[in-house]
Amino acid sequence: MPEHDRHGPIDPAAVPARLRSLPSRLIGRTALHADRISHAHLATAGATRWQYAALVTLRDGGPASQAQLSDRTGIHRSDMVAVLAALTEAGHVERAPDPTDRRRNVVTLTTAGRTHLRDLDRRVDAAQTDLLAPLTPPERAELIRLLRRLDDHHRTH
Amino acid sequence: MPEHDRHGPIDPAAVPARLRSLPSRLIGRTALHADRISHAHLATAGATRWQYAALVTLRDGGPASQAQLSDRTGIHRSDMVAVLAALTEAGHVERAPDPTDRRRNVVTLTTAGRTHLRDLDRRVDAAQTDLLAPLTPPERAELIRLLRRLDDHHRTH
DNA sequence: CGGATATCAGGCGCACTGACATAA
DNA sequence: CTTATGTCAGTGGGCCTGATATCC
Repeated sequence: MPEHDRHGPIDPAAVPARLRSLPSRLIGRTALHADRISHAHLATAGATRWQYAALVTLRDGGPASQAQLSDRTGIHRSDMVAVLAALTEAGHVERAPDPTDRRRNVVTLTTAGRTHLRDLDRRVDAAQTDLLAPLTPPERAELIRLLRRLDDHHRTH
Repeated sequence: MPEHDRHGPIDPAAVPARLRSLPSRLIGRTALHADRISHAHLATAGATRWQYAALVTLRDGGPASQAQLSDRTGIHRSDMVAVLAALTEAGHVERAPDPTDRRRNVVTLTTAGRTHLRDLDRRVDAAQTDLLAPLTPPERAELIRLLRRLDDHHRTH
């Protein structure tokens, strides 16, 4: 999909240099590409990025409450309910009230969910490969390192 | 502003390693930080990122039609009209029908707009400084280089 | 005619806010 | 009483589609 219908020929040189090298703009544009690629790979399996994040978190940390999942994934707790509703309906996750704290739901990964997640892992890996295609392996590692530094810094203000 | 209200203490280690190093996720999170910082710096001057992009493009390339501005900034044609309406009302830009092609508007930067833009330049620079604070100068250059490679590659599919 | 331009109405997904009932 | 949890309704900005009137 093109960004939108072009009128004349695409002329990247027409973009002002000030804009072309502006880090915040570059990061935003790259995020757009990354989102489109990730979405394309996951959508054909009927999954979303948020569903994937929740499933990985359950596999990694075991059963958890919705609030815990929210903290670990960064998905807002008011959005988590729809994510888990979809995963529950697909049978990839089970929601049961926590007997020790009746406010909470204990969310558990099902065996079907675990199998599904293995497929999603492959798709997400393929998306990263597409996204980082123009970079060499050391460049990919360096990019990840720099982005983690930025995220770690701004996550804690 | 925190991501959203936290329930327990923030525990970064609770985020699965698979998620923490996933490039597409890292880029998305960094873009979120970048957007927030840019918005914070521009909003106090009553400006938006799109307005800034349009103004810079006019300064750099001279008077242009809305379609040309759209191509050079990446802002969609249908969004450009509101951007230019705001800039026109603020007196930073003038819109006049093109005598040589009456479908077009010729958009021109006013002197007031040029002055305003110099203020925005400083604000945008400050935003980049905030955003890239945890990186050394060579690291910043490397990040920009890598992101431009990704954007150049995916811009042309 | 086909194609480009400016404009408007609206959709969609994401991140978020505010409110609420329930329970600790 | 205060706090945490799950849920729902709604907001706002970003990116996009579709349609229309106008003009080349």
